[in-house]
Amino acid sequence: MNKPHSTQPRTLHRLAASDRVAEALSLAIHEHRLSPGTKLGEDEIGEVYGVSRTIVRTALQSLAHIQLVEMHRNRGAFVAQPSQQEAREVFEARELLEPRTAHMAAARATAADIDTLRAHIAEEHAAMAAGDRGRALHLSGLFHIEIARIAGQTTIAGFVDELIARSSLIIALYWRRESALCESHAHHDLIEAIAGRDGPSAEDLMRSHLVDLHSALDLHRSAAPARSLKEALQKPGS
Amino acid sequence: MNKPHSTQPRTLHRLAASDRVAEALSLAIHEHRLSPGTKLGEDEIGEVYGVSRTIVRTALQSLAHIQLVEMHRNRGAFVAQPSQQEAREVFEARELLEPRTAHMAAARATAADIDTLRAHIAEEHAAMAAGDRGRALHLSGLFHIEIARIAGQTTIAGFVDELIARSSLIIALYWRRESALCESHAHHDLIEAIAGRDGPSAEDLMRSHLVDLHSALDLHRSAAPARSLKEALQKPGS
DNA sequence: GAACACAATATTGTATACAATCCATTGCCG
DNA sequence: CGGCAATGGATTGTATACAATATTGTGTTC
Repeated sequence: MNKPHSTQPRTLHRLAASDRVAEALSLAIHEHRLSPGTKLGEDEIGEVYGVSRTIVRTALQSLAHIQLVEMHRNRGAFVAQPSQQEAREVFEARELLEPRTAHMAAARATAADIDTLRAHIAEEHAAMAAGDRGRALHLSGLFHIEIARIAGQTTIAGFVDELIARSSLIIALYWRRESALCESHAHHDLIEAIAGRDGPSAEDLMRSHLVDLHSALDLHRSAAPARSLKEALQKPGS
Repeated sequence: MNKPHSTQPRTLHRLAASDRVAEALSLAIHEHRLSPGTKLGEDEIGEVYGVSRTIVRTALQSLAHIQLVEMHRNRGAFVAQPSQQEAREVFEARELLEPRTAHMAAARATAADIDTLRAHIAEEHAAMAAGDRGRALHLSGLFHIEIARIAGQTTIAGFVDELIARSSLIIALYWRRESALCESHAHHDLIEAIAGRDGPSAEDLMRSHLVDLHSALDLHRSAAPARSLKEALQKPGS
């Protein structure tokens, strides 16, 4: 499978092949083109991206580590299906971490950072206007990650990264149709607070934004998606 | 060691070979038998544990993800050497997460949990008395992880797990000899607060304990350990 | 016709072989 | 003698082959 050489000049640190595959899979999950529970066969993925199972396996393990996919021994990899309990924990963790990072971001953001954030929002609006809800959701997540990055806490930013990824799955599973996706407004206010160097406001805005998101999820009904068929098909009463 | 998670599959699977190797390496790092910067050759490790490079590679990738080892493309894996900046970030993250988990743990701990914690302390004392400083350090870390587990936040517990692991490296690199290792006292007080269901006290005790640890590190001197030989041997002035 | 046992198939787990890359030594030339 | 380039060895990156395991299909028995 020798791919023709691209026009790319020799870069000293070419991206590892497994990272490319992991990135592509991650994007597909974030944009809800892959649904929770979907089987991710190694041969199949390898064929798509023109790499061997070795690479695919590495990519899947990487995604499994951030809990975007679940790997079951001798059974394969599946797009993860966070339980309601896990969903609650993810949002509790976000509510603990992100308000603080927003505060720090307000203290450290440069003009260029603000521009980046505004560009994110613009892209998000454009995607939404184009009806590409998956892409809008993905960009919305990137917005949060960008804030953590601006805060200069790469460790916490890594955690936020993982939490955002899982949130995407959670939204795919538990989003209530009734509640509209009106985050753009919250994001806009957040940018203004950060641009205005108003740490406390940024912190409060982030907190309430996350609480809004959390409350727009349906984590109480017993309509939890089943982890296994056996679990799914059993009568609740019996 | 990691206890099996709540979502145990219906079949009791043998531990994967790569997990065994990763666990062994992790333990060696935690107990300071492997120093930061040590090269981890794949063939060498494979020979030690009687497995092929495939397994070793998986284990190393797993450890790289929690930043216990650094992998450099085409150069191999090394025990990670957190910079002073990274060290600060790790402890800032711990100071953000762990006091809260201590609070929650106080609210949820069962009698059995308290016993487990006391057993941890006893083992830690025993190891220290036996002069096994590495093992004592490891057990001290497990104590913190156990508290996060008791708090019932498996997601945050996972983060704490990673932070503890990195802390072990940080202590290996930046611990000031002058300051004595007097944590046992802090851990003891923490247990009492948790046993007494005193959440606020547990939170405060955890916070001050972490601040103590943090301040016992030497994160200001420019004696940062070099990441590479080249960097180490260059004259500072030139 | 239903339930079970067994065989066939497909998929994952692991080992090994080969290719690519880096590092060190060595030899050459200034 | 010092710096630079070519070359050899060692190590990692990737592909493939084989082994182990789960799942599915089929036949037999009651």
